[in-house]
Amino acid sequence: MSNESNMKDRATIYGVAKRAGVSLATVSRVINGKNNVTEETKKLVNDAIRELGYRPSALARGLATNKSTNIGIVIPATNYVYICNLLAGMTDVAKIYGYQTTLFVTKRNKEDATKMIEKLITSHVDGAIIFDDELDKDEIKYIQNYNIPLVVIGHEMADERLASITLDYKSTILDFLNKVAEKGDKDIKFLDVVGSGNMMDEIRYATMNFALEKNEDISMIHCEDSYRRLYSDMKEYFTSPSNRKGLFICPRDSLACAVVNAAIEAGIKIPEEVEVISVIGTKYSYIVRPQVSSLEIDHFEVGSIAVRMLTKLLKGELENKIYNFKSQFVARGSTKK
Amino acid sequence: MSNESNMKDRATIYGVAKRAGVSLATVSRVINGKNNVTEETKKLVNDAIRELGYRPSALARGLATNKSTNIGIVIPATNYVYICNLLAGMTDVAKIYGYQTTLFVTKRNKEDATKMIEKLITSHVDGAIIFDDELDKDEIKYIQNYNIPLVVIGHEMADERLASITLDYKSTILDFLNKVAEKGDKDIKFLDVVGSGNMMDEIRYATMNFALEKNEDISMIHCEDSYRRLYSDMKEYFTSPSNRKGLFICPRDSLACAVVNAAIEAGIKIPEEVEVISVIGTKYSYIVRPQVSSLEIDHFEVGSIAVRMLTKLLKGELENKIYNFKSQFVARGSTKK
DNA sequence: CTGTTAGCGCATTCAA
DNA sequence: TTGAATGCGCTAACAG
Repeated sequence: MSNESNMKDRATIYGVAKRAGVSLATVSRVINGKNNVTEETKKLVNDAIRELGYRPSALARGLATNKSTNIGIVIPATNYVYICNLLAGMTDVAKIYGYQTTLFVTKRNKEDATKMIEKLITSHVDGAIIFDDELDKDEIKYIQNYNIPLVVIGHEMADERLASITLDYKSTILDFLNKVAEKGDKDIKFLDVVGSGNMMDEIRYATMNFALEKNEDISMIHCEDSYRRLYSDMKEYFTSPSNRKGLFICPRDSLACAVVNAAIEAGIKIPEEVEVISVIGTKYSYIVRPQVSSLEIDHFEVGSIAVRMLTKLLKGELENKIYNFKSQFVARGSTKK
Repeated sequence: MSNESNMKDRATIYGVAKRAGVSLATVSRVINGKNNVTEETKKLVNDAIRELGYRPSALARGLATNKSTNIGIVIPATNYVYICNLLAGMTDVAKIYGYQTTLFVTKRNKEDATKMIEKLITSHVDGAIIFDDELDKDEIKYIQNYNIPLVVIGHEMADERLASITLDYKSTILDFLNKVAEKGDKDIKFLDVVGSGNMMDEIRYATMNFALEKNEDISMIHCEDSYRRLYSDMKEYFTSPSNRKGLFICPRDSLACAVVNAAIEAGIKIPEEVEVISVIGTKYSYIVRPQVSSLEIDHFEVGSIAVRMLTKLLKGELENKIYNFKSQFVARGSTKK
């Protein structure tokens, strides 16, 4: 802690130099740990730093070195557990490598996403990780014009300063559907949340195609992205006898919980009468009863690896610029064996 | 989007000035929306900006103006839902006010917390919000030496450039305990998670004092901060007949879910034989069955208000520097009526 | 080993 | 309305 209290203006490197009776270059050397400084002058400088409570300005340093030790993170709002896990993984590793993380939170529309990209560019980060379901490849390439090394999650892309991580839910859900089809079940209900992004669109599209090929019944249930809302809607839904059957595919597990709870409370047997599966599985999947079968990807690990890839990219040392995460189907009580 | 593609270095204000055939001062005026510029020169400049794909550097701007339009957020890791809600509220409002948010994630120990404070200081943010259970008042006051306006969540403090938000769980839980005591129940079990921070320590302390005064039985169950771990421990715990009773006070609701699930699966009746209450309540509380009674604070709102307070503090316009959130007891199926 | 000097990209005086 | 000059706090040559 500083001995001086209530200093008015922040001390600068000049102040320290003056107090220590050396030049600012010497102070700069000391605070940057260069070894070509005598022990005694080093002590002189360190004393002055302590007395003045001096802390270097990352701003000035960034301007001088053209490095900010700051990475940008572009994500949708942090109100989903899996995004928080992703974020946790990123901040965790960023810290290890000495990077600060600046957040660019996007709303679920393209306008806002591009606006945040502009902010990202002006913010002068050393690099960025983009996890956003609204942006397409062209918009991401555009960022490349500004020489910002990028790790993109959700699109397969690679370039000199661009790497990516893909999350494969599609092939896993198709595998699952194929097995279901073999058993002869033919009633799929897809919970379609409005504006849930590119990835979920793809999965819905794949599911519809599958149903078409296999001649299965498939229906879309449009719903809002809220447990409470869906829970109450499903309670209503299950009052109709014709609805009390089928396989419900839910985008996220807290929504799957809404279906499960509503079904159970309507006296429906899970998985005998109704089956439920969640595309994105987190903690909710195994807390509800019966537990929800889901496709799982360790988002914390995705975040960790994204930052690791980015730091390597920053050093020009990244070999493998495309990393694929395949989701794992975890069978639980909400689906038949 | 830029017309020029694959530009090598980022354009600077000099480049724009040169291309437009004006001085950099004029460019500066245009990008800052000053009105003392002719329409035609303005057009000249804007054309040059577009052609070069120029974006101002927040770093240089920050150095020149001594403002970074960046606020720091100090929080523990984002793997709890309530912290994510808090963060969501903060980023949401920060965006409205045009601030970027830089994250300083602390581990659950004081060493790391002070280290992050140092980083916060050097990072030269315009202000910061601190939500950390490890730091005490002195350490927070120390930051004040660096003239960083602060909003602290969890300590009651106020000063020229310092405001705070307190979260009152304690009085709510004491109210609840008093009512329980009146009914004659006398068996409290407090789930004590190691290193869960100042706030939980206070609550535990208050609970123990209460039990002492009222002559109630109270026991501490030491556990780790993990649903899965606790779930398996509680399954074991409930095999002993003498353990199949009492009121379980859990720090967070996902842990409460572990107790509830373990109890139900051990054939214990909730709330008749065992009652469960969670101090911090989030979505988990109403997803599990029976639902968990909990003390609720809207952390999203806490985050929103924290940033609102900070922006006012930055303008020197904040009137009321202490804001108190009182938690609400929400009775659900896990406690008796 | 240490000091001098010149930028980094921008905002902001002060003149013109 | 515009331009020239100065400085924000720091790093990084280059000299000595």
